[in-house]
Amino acid sequence: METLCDATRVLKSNGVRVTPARVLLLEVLHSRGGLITAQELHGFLPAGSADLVTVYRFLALLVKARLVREVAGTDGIAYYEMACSHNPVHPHFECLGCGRLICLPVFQQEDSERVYAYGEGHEVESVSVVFRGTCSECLAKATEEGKG
Amino acid sequence: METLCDATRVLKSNGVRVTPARVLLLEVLHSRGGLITAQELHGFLPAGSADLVTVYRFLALLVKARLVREVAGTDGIAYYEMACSHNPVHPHFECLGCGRLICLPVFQQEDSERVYAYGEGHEVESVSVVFRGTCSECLAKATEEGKG
DNA sequence: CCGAAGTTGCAAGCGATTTGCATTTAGTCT
DNA sequence: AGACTAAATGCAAATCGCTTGCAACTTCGG
Ligand SMILES: [Mn+2]
Ligand SMILES: [Mn+2]
Ligand SMILES: [Zn+2]
Ligand SMILES: [Zn+2]
Repeated sequence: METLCDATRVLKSNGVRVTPARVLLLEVLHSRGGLITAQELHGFLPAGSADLVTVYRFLALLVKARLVREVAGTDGIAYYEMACSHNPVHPHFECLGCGRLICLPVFQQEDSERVYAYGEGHEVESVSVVFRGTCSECLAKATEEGKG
Repeated sequence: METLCDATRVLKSNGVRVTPARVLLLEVLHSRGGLITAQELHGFLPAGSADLVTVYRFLALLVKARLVREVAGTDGIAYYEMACSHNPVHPHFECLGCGRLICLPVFQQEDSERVYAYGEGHEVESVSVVFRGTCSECLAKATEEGKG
């Protein structure tokens, strides 16, 4: 298995120390897969293993090292997810019903190219595609209630 | 000319009152075209014409009425732009150099369809596409400095 | 062992946005 | 017009995700 997405190696090569708390953070991030806020991430740690401030600071390092992607939610809160080879860039869906941020399928090559074309003239480093609406689960729930 | 993008009519039909301060706000939003924050918007008003809180509250109404689109910047700040027929949905570019949020060309029909396809299964109401990187101006500036 | 560089927790600060509330307006009906 | 009701407004205070300052602590190279 690709140890924590080789994050440790990349970090060390950047002069960043991989401390016990940081290993825990990487493990949580890696195991979750989906988007997660700094506070949620902190909540998943064993009590007392790291201060919330430490989480924020490490996330900033990870984003700078491009090991983690940041997605800005409409709620004004930052969401994070691993950016390793197991988790290529993909669009997200923000449900106005339940508030969840759901990961969508990866763009196919051609679609990706077409989208990137709109950034022509500028130096594009990343693209964030976020849909908004009602997720399938909330739709189902609404339908039920409509019947009952 | 489409008076203030018919916003007034839509608002009234929603039981929302179009007061003098709100007319001013609509005019600024309409004349600007691009993305603008609540505070910037407030700054463009004649002094004393409306409190910043009023701006926030009216923007919330406009977004709910779908007369204005909201884009969440990575800086955690909300940006707004008119969503009238003169200003169809389009991607944006966030420059990491100068911090600006730049409007990009409107998606062509086919590209739009392809992108929307990724939201399949959910009820999509809107899509936000935001590129990040270095804008053409900042690139030019960097090149100059490299020479000098 | 020593010093430089990196990390951590705690407390305090920051700043965009929201909320409570009393006051003022706009719209409606008589 | 006068009365009544819902909506809008300003001000102050609160919220809350996030950042900073700083002193103590750890790690690593030599
Ligand atoms: Mn995702
Ligand atoms: Mn725009
Ligand atoms: Zn949902
Ligand atoms: Zn720029």
